[in-house]
Amino acid sequence: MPEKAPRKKLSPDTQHADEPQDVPHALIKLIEDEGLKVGDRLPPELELVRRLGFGRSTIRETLKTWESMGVVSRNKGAGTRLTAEIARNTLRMALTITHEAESLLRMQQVRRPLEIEAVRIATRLATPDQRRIINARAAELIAVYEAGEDWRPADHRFHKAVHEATGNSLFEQIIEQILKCFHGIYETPFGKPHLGQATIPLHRPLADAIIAGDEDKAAEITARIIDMVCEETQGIAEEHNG
Amino acid sequence: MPEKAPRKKLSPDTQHADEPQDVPHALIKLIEDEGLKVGDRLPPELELVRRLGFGRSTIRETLKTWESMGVVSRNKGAGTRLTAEIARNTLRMALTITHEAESLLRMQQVRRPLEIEAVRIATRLATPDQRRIINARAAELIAVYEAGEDWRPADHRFHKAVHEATGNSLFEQIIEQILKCFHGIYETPFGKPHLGQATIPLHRPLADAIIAGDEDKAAEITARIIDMVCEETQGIAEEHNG
DNA sequence: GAATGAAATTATGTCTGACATAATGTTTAC
DNA sequence: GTAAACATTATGTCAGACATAATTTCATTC
Repeated sequence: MPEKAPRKKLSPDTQHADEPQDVPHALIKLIEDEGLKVGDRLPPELELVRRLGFGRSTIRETLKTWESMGVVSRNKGAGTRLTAEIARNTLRMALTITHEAESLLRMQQVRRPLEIEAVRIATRLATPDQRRIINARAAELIAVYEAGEDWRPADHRFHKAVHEATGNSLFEQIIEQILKCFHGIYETPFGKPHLGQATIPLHRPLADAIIAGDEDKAAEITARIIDMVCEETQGIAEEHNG
Repeated sequence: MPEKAPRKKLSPDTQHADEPQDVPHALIKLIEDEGLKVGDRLPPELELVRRLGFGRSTIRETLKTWESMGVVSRNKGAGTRLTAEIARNTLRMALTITHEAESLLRMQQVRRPLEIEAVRIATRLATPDQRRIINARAAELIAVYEAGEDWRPADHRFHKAVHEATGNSLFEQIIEQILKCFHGIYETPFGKPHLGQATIPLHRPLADAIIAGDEDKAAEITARIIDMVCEETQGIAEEHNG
């Protein structure tokens, strides 16, 4: 049995300047030291317990909070992955929004300009590599869609690839949060096709426009996509009210 | 086809059909049922464990997350108090922003499409009353500006009036949060004119366009305003880096 | 050899119990 | 009446156990 190091936090003499005493800072330090980037997997919780010297529930509380902020995504069995940049100097910003039924529509209304601008910037700035990824994601999306499977994860990955190409993680974070809120309210009823299904075929020409650098066309298609979703959302909102 | 697994949650006889199965919803229901308002104390964790039927660590993860979003404040020994309104229909959304110098620019980049879209919608939908208010705010802003006083509060009121005319409070909330973050990082140095000073004269024609219902012109002027701010911000970012 | 499928492994989700510690409440001493 | 001492309360932290979803490993089959 390994000599259980007695309490690392209390003794002031062993306190090194670079040993953070709260979980978020310790985690950030680990992420920086390890050079973890967006998409990478964090060590499993039990390893974090061992390496950071905090209890599992304490670490979990931080990870759960980060998840709610869109910094990491967690999946039972799979692990925890970084989904946004995080660094020593990170501001946290919180919104609480009360919503009625029509707020479903309000969220799309806000998402609209963000998504369009993100596409414009991505079309301008994407590297060849990023364009390749966007192309692949679009192909994947169409394939899944035509196979009649659940296309939402693929749709998510496609848009995420576009957001990444903007070089501004704020776009993705805000849109992501809006969508998360949206789905928190609106669950697809069984038997009903998923919201936005009709927009999927538009994603192929959208990807083409982005890759070709045709900013206006990409923006126009994005606007069409979101407008279709807005119309559907409007129907839902009316259902909710009726 | 996969038969939904039978409920395995505890609380045998007290299980009602509308009992939420996740902690946030259960908590919100309790808060609503109890009629708790901002400033009130929540029941202690162990009582929540008893009444909600979840384990303590699970409940704590939610409370910690809420704390990070500013919904509750927690103090060892004292308890947990509500610090913001929360109801069944309250969205919780948290963002993180790393504030290196360029993040100032990123924030403006995100604000840009939001502000433009808000102006477009406001131009379309504003009631005569709201147009009158916007006009008055613009006049006030120009007056304060020409008097050489601090125009920022007036500028704030003007934009707020525009946001209100959209009928979608989300615009204002998100933009507000972005600006708050921005000013949290960037404090105007003494002796330097405030960021965006040069844009103030543009606000008069902007208000005129909104009142006249000229959506494209209003959007164009807004774009010019934000672009000017972006350029200034870029200068600041470079200063920070150099 | 590739595809399939079952079993083992991994990693998060949840619950319980225990103790530490800060804040608050209550009693006692003067 | 006030202040110190004690008891209570409530959150903070850690540890162990088991459940369950996702992944990986490996044997079977074609």
